[in-house]
Amino acid sequence: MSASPRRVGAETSQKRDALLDCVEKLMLEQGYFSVTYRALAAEAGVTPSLVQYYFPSLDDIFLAAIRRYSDRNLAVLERALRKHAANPLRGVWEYSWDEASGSMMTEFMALGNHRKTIRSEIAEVADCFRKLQIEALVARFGADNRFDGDVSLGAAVLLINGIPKLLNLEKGVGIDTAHADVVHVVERYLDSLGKDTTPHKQRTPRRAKR
Amino acid sequence: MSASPRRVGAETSQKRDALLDCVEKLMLEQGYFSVTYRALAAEAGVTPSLVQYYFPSLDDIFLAAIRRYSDRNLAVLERALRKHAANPLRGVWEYSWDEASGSMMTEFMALGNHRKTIRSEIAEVADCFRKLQIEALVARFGADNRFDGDVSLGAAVLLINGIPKLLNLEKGVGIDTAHADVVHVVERYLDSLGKDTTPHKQRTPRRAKR
DNA sequence: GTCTATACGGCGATAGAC
DNA sequence: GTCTATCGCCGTATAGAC
Repeated sequence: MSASPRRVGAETSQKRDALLDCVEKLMLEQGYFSVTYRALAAEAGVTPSLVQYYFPSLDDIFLAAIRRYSDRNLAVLERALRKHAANPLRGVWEYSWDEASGSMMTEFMALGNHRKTIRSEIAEVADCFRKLQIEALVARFGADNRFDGDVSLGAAVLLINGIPKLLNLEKGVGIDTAHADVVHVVERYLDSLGKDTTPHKQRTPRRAKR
Repeated sequence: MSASPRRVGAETSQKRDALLDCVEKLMLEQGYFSVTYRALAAEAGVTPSLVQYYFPSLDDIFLAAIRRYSDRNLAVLERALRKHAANPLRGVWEYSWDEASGSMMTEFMALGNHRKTIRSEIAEVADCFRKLQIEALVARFGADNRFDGDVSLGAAVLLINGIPKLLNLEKGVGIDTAHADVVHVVERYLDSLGKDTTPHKQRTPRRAKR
C-alpha cells in the first residue's frame, strides 16, 4: 500500500544500539534537548546522515530510547515485586524510588509534555507497569482492600509511585525541604504493613463508604 | 560598571505587557516550546525584532512571564489561607489544586528542567510560597505538630501541594487511573481535620518516636 | 542493507542602521 | 525607541554511492 521510497536501518544493527547508548548518555548528562542529529553523530563518531538512516525523525530516536529503557525497567520491577511478595507496597516503593533517582524518566516525562508520540508511549508503559503492581497487591491484600479503610489499591500505587517522582522533580529545581520527613513517613507506614500477619491493618475501624 | 552596549525596552511599556499576555496565551494553548520570537511577534502583531528589543533572550521572556504569574498567584494563595484560617491545610489544598489545573505551572516546571535561570526563579518562588503555607499551619497547629503523630508540617505541605501537581502531570500524559480515589482520600482527611475543635486529631494514639 | 552529500526553511541571537 | 540584516545552528527531506 505504502509508496514511501524511504529506507531505514535494521533494528538489529549494532550501530543502532550503540547510538541508543549515546542517546541515554546525552540525555542524562545534558538533557533531552541536547539530543540532536549532529550532536548524537559527533558523540558516536558517525555522520549525522547515518543517524538519520536509523532514525528518520527525532521522535523515532526517543521512542526507541524509551522502549529499551522500559524493557530494562520491567525486569527491575518484577524482581522488586518478587522480592517483596509479602509486602508488595514496599516493592513498589523501592522500584519507584529507583526509577525516579535516575533522571531518565523525568526527561521522558518532560519530553512527553510536548511530543504526542512520546506521550502515548509513556501512557502505555505506565499503564502496563501499574497493572503489574496492582496485580501484586491484589494477590496479597485482596482486590477490594482499602488501606486505613479509605485508600484503594489503585490510589496506594499512584501515591507510592508518585511520591519519589514528586521529590525528584522538586530536587530537579533545587528544592528539598521536608523531603526526608516524607520519606520517613512512608517508610514507617510500609514497615507497619509488613509486620502484620493479617493481610492488612485498618488503623481506623470504620469502613469506607464505597 | 557594565559595558554592555545592548539596549532594552522599558519594563513599564504597554507593548511589553501586551507581549506577556501573548506569551501566556501561547504557553497555555500550545506549550512553552511554541513561544518563539517569530510566533510571539505574529501573535502580537509586531515584528520579531521588537520582541527581541524588549526581551533580549528567550530566558528574559520566560522569567518575566513567571514573575507576573507568581505575583498573581501569591494573591490567590493569601486569599485561600485567609478563607480557611480554621483549616489551613484545606486552604493549601484548594490553592494547589487551582494552581495545578491551569497548566501554566507545569509548563514552567518543564521549562525549569532545562533552563537554569528559570530553575532558580522557580525554586525561589516555591520557597516563598511554602514558607507562607507553613506559617499558616504553625499559627493553627503549633510549630511541632505532627499529623497522625508522624507527618510534620513541612511534609504535609509538600504532599498536599504535590498531589495535585502529580495528578496533573499524569493527566498531561493521558493517565487518570485512581485519580478520583486519591482526591477522595485527601478530601476526607481534610474534612476530619476541619471538624475538630482541638488543634488536630491523632488518628492513632501512639506518639512518633522523633 | 549501509552510508553520505546536499539543500531548505525556521530557529535564537547579535550588531548596527534609522 | 524601533526595527533590519545577518550568522550559525537546527530538523529533515531527497537523491544517490557503495
